[in-house]
Amino acid sequence: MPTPLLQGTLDLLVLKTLSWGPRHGYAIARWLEETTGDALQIEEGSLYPALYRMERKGWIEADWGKSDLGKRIRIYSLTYEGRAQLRAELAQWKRFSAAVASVVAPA
Amino acid sequence: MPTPLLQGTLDLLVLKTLSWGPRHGYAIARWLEETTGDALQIEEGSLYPALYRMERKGWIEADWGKSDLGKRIRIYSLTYEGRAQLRAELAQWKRFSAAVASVVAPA
DNA sequence: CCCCATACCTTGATCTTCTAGGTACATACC
DNA sequence: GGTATGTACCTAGAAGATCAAGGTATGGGG
Repeated sequence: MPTPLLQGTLDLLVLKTLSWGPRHGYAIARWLEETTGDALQIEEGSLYPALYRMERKGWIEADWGKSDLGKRIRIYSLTYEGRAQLRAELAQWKRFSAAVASVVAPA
Repeated sequence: MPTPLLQGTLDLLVLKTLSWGPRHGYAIARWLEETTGDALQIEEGSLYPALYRMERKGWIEADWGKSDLGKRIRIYSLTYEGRAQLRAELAQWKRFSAAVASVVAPA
């Protein structure tokens, strides 16, 4: 059974991934799945629209390039605004997950 | 600035709230906001549809009653299926939040 | 030659949440 | 009597994101 991503979390995950350096879409998905031990499945139908969204908002920017295998790839990197956005979403996630934790596992 | 709820989390929060005993809708919202120190705002336009949804699915059931103030209230309680659902959503939340944590705060 | 993995893209459906209203009543206050 | 506030429930429509399910193209291995 696939676990659907929680709405709004994908942006945070992608921004954080790109904070380690530029990557192309497919690689972002693979890296996230690997890092989370396949706990998260990044659907391409969610990823690519998310990338366009974030590019439109100025959080990331893209360039065409070539992969090691000689395939054309679209390399995304974090902008200055993207780093600010990452900080904001990180703070928001901490706040939110702490709130949920306080409900599901009360002290 | 209101923090929008992450999709799918409201069900978990409501189920967990009801695991402490029956409550009516308005009280569920107040209790959640209080417990989380107002970090989460439970909009009525989200809450009531969620309650109907969960009732339709058989996770909760409702009875009409009267509040201390003499107002008609709809008291919700967890069903057997609701407890199973709570366990499932709890496990899923732990899995998911751990996955996000592994991305945003790598070891 | 065929298959698989890489790599990108798009459309439409689905589902939730939120916005922004609304009703009703009880209490408190002037 | 009139008004404001808090309780308590309800609803329609908009907005937004994710997902399912397709599609294209190419390079390497067998």
